[in-house]
Amino acid sequence: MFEQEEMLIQQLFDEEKLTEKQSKILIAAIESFSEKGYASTSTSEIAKKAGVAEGTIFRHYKTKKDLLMAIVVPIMAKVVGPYIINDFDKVLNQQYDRVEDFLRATIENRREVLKKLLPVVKIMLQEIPFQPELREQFIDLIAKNLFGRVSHIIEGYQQKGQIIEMPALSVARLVITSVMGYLFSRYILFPEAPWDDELETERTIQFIMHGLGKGE
Amino acid sequence: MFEQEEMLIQQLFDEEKLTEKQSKILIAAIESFSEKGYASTSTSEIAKKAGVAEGTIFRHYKTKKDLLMAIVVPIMAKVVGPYIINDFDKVLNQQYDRVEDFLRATIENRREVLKKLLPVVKIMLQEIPFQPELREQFIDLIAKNLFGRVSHIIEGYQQKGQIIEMPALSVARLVITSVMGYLFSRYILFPEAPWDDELETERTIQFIMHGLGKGE
Amino acid sequence: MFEQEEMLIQQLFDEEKLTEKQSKILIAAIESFSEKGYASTSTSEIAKKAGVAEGTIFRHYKTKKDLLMAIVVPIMAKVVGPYIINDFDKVLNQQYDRVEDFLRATIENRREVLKKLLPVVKIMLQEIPFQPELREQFIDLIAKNLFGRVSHIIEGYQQKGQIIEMPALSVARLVITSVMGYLFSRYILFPEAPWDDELETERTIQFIMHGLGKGE
Amino acid sequence: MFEQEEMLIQQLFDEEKLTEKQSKILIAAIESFSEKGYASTSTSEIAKKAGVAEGTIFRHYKTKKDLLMAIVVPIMAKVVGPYIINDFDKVLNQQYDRVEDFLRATIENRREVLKKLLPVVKIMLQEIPFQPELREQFIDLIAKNLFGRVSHIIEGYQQKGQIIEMPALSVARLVITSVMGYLFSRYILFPEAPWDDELETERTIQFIMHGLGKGE
DNA sequence: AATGAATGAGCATTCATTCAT
DNA sequence: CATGAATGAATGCTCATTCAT
Repeated sequence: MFEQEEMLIQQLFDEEKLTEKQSKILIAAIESFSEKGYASTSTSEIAKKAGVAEGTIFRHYKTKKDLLMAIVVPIMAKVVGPYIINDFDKVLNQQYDRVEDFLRATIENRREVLKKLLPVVKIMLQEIPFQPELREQFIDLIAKNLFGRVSHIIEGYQQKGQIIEMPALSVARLVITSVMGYLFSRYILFPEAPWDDELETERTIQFIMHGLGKGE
Repeated sequence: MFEQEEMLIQQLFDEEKLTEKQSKILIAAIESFSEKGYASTSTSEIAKKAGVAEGTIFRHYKTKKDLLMAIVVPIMAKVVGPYIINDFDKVLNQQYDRVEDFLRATIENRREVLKKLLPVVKIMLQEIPFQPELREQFIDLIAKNLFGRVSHIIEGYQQKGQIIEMPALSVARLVITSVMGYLFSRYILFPEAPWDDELETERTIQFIMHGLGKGE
Repeated sequence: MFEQEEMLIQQLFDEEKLTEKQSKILIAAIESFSEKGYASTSTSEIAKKAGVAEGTIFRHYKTKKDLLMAIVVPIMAKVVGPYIINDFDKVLNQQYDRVEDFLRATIENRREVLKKLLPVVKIMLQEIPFQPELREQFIDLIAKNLFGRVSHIIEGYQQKGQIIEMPALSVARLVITSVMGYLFSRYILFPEAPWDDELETERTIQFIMHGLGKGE
Repeated sequence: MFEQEEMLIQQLFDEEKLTEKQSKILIAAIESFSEKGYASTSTSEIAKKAGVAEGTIFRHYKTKKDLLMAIVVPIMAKVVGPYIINDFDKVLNQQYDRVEDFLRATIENRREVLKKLLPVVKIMLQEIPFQPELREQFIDLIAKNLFGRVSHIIEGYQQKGQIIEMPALSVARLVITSVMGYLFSRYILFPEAPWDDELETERTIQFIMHGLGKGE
């Protein structure tokens, strides 16, 4: 698990070369923030868990909030953003013949990411309401990128008569919340229930497909 | 707004007779917890906002956490729980001829509640991950009551052949996350977007109905 | 035990007529002060133990320190003072033929008093260093009354050639600390050791008598 | 006086190397605890007197009680314990030909120690009744070490027929309380009276020697 | 007389941050 | 670069005391 987390860190933060101490600080901070919340985690606790001196944290991150941002911003910038965009680009380029296949791939992809980055995602969700900077980034990302892109695709399918006549934004909302609802139930609400992931993925896809079908 | 909040408080906490000071403390705490989070709100701040001495808070609520619980537990116990159950009882007693009508009434009802209790619901969602007591109550409520009841209804409809063959639990998840996803988008994510509530409600219902339809 | 304590209270405080609430407050305060110390006992704790409202304490005793004084001053005034004086008066009036008999009676008398008033005596000893008012009273009592009287008696015996030639004050100190040392060991230091009181009293008397004897 | 106290501190706490701030904190704490009692001394007061920030106290002593223990435990462990034992070892090894000489040396030694450590001894005596940990240590030290050693010596003298036939424990009690009674009168009760220490020491020794003599 | 809600100063303790080494 | 002692403002909480009922 430690090795796995380290890889996660390397993956999330690779661009800036991290020293070993910095990695340890980030891992410790992610673990503590995720377990007890940002406001209830003390920097001294992080220092102890990371095995560094208290002052060392502040050499790398000017304030505690900077440390939080160093954790959460990359997730927003790299994970929620481009990953999604890459996927969609594949769809837009007809790499998936059917919507089902796109949904399946997307869900699977999201699932993998969420499983690995769960602690960071938890921190992000917790702190978005209280950090205006995060909030704005998030809204932008969701509103402009995610909804925008999805809406675009949807309008395509609607013109081909394959899905229901409904404002693309509403369709986007329905699809996204269905997918997110699944992932949220799966990993946040009931992570310990016995899930048959393949089956539930199919059911979710089926539900969405029917839900968007022209009915009758 | 103040008057409105006071009514909210009265409604949530009516059984125990609240003194004026207690009401003021609760209102101030709800406002602050909702805006800045439980851990980042100081009791002195609440006292100042409520216009009482700091000691007064601790006369009524032995600890800061007790104050939090006094706010969140009733919401769980009274609002999420029985309200839902009452609605479902109506369905079970055939008060709604069609699933659509039931969904419509439920969504509308939830919408009203959420609109009024938004700050408290926000606090609840924020603190569930960090307060084991809340977490357990919530899981119980959702898992045993909400999912249980909904599953029961679903099985009824499935026997009548009106909805798709799929484990009731999965159906329940899909329906509930669709409804919650709507309300979450509407009130938490984009409360300031221009929403046509009646229309979106219908679209959500339509989506769910088709999604659960036997397809073709 | 409760009844016994009530009698103690009545005995200590009889002159001012105490209401039932006052008695309860005093008993509760003595118990708490004795167990946890004056400074570490809160008035609310006393109120709860006494079964009265917090305000009631302050109706009878203007401040917490007044309550302490109401407990400790009578002990000094009535118990340490006059009792001793009465005993000594008996000696001075030749009611005891031999010093031994006087010592024996005095020790026995002190022993009874100490057993009953132990909690109050403990409080007194604890607070004397910190309450100048008490300290002065105590020094006066010990220095002027106790030492004074004893010195007077001692000088008598010295003139009769029955005890050693030594300043009366020094003799008084030796006698008093011997007696007090016994009682202190018996009731404060090792109250739970198995003591044969009669025997130890005799030994103490014998030690003092020899110690004051003309040697040889 | 400041220099003297610093030496005291160095003597009491030498093994662990104390920083300058730690010394200042200890000196300030000893002064305040001794004057006003542990419970009535606030940490902010100690900080101010020591000329350090309040947080500094808690960096070195996790709680206020830890600070108390850091002051009192070494006194029990180092001063009351080994010093006494060393003295007795000298007696046991026949370094003193006569009991008188032993008593004289012991009293003198105790007197020096007490004079220097008076504030700390005061704190110790004050807090023993309320700190179970201290109480146990003290009882152990007195009961098992002091009384045990003294009893052993006494039995030796009794076998040589030099002192009275009486259970060694009782003899020990009489001797110890006589010595302690002198020191207590001298330094705690009437420190400001004019004492001729040499003379009073001799009188106390004489009293004990006669008291334990075979009478006649 | 008795109550107990209300007060606000005070307390022990924590914490993010700084800085000399 | 890294350390960790030092800081002092802030925090949750307690307490003796007051006062309207």
